[in-house]
Amino acid sequence: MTDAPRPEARAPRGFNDRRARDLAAERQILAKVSAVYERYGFEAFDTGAFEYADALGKFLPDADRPNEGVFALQDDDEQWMALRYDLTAPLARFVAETKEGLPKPFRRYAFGPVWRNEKPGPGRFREFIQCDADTVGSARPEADAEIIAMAVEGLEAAGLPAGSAVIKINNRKLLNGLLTTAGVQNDVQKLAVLRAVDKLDRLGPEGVRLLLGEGRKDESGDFTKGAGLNAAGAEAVLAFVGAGLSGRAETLDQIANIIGGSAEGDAGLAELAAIDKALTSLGVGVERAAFDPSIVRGLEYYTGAVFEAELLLKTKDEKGRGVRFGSIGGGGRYDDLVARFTGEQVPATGFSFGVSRLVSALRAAGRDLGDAVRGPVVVIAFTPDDMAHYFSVVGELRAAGIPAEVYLGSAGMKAQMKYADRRMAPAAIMLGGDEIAAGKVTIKDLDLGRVLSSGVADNAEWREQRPGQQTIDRAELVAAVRKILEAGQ
RNA sequence: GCCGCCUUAGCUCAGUUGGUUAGAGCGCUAGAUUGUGGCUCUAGAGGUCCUCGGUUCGAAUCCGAGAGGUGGUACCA
Repeated sequence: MTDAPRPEARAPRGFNDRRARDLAAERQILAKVSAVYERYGFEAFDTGAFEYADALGKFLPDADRPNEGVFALQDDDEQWMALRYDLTAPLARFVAETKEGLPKPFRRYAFGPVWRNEKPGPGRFREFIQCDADTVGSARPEADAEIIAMAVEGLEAAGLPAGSAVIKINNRKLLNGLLTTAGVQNDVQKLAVLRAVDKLDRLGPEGVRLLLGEGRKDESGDFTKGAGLNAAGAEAVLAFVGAGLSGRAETLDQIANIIGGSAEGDAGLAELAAIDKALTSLGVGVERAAFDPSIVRGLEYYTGAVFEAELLLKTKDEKGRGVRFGSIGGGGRYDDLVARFTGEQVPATGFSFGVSRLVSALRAAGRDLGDAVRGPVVVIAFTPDDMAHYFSVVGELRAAGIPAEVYLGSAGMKAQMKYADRRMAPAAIMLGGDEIAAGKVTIKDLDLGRVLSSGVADNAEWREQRPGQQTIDRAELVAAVRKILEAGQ
């Protein structure tokens, strides 16, 4: 032994270990969503985990803070590389790189881990699985509509029942038109107004009014400086974000009354009208996709339509209080992203959601998702001398498509039964000297035993009964195990 | 990033006006039961009392700094 300090066994913060239960849920969601996306004509396309840092966009590592926002390292040619923080930026790089050879519009979907180097919190990690779909090379509003329709259907396929989530849609051009109407002068004020609007669902109209004007002090005493709009401007903004409780066409009419006339606003209205029409013909009603003028999303990024998937299911925390889960995904039109590389504008639109976030949303809503991960049938190992017999049993079961294993630890039989129980094995198989000599095998139905044992208080009786246990001819093994598995369905 | 609160066993937590050997429940390991998962009983393992520094005869306890967690706020491509 040396005096070297022992390493502390812990995962870096913000990184998760995921066991079978979570992985099963994730895979199930991804399989279902992929099937929907492929049905819409989207092809699978993935990129590597690393990109050159300058390709990722605004968070460029510099010499002082190379890891701001992203995980970055220097390649042996001194170039900065960074782990991707989403799936969209790498796609833009790929499209710019291969634009000659790509059939356009290019429709693709992808899922995989992304990494963000920032402070983790509850439900917020530094590595998480994202699922993303994009159409690159179409400026048509119908491309947005199709992404929205697909998102709706994908989330439903993933396990969100109809009516439990809604896609809320807005258009950045409307917001820009609104800013003109409200008399916003510069970019600083513009950002402040958009941030204020974004908080409508949390702070309510009064909170937003304060943020639009002088500013607002929150419960912790922290003061957030306001946008400094005059009263008329603030009213216009509030009237705008207050629209959108009715049907899609009605919402557009209301908005037109407030901001109609500005060129950009009118363009946004026309796009939303086209999206409405396409959604209707795709069979997506207002209960699944609605216009909501208060949706903002990322400020620097989106150029046209923006969408956000909001969970409507009532969820509760462990104390039984209602919790609003809020956004489970979002997206929009980003026409400038490829132009960063080529100088040539390539219109694009997409939607992405966090897979583990969706899993926890479904769980919070009381949906079972891979909750009962069954273990294999466990063959009890009595003595090393009979290993050959044990392995012939698992071989038979595996050949029949039944997950099975020989217990390979060193514990006694009692511990082996406990092991089988804890792994949620459907059955344990006992092949001791007696059975081998008689050409028999003993099968214990662990599920049945679980049920029967609740009615037995006395231990001697419990042992006597051997609940759920049967000894049969060796040749009937597979059939008997199958029967147990079917009963457990 | 900024502000508040918290940190004692694998988990949930108790404790001490600063005083020998730091506790409980659950969980874990094993025995009662030499071939049987539950129940019951019994025993055992498991702790740098977050870290470093200070005050003190003496610190898990008081003070300071840091780390981690958490709630709010900011940001969220």
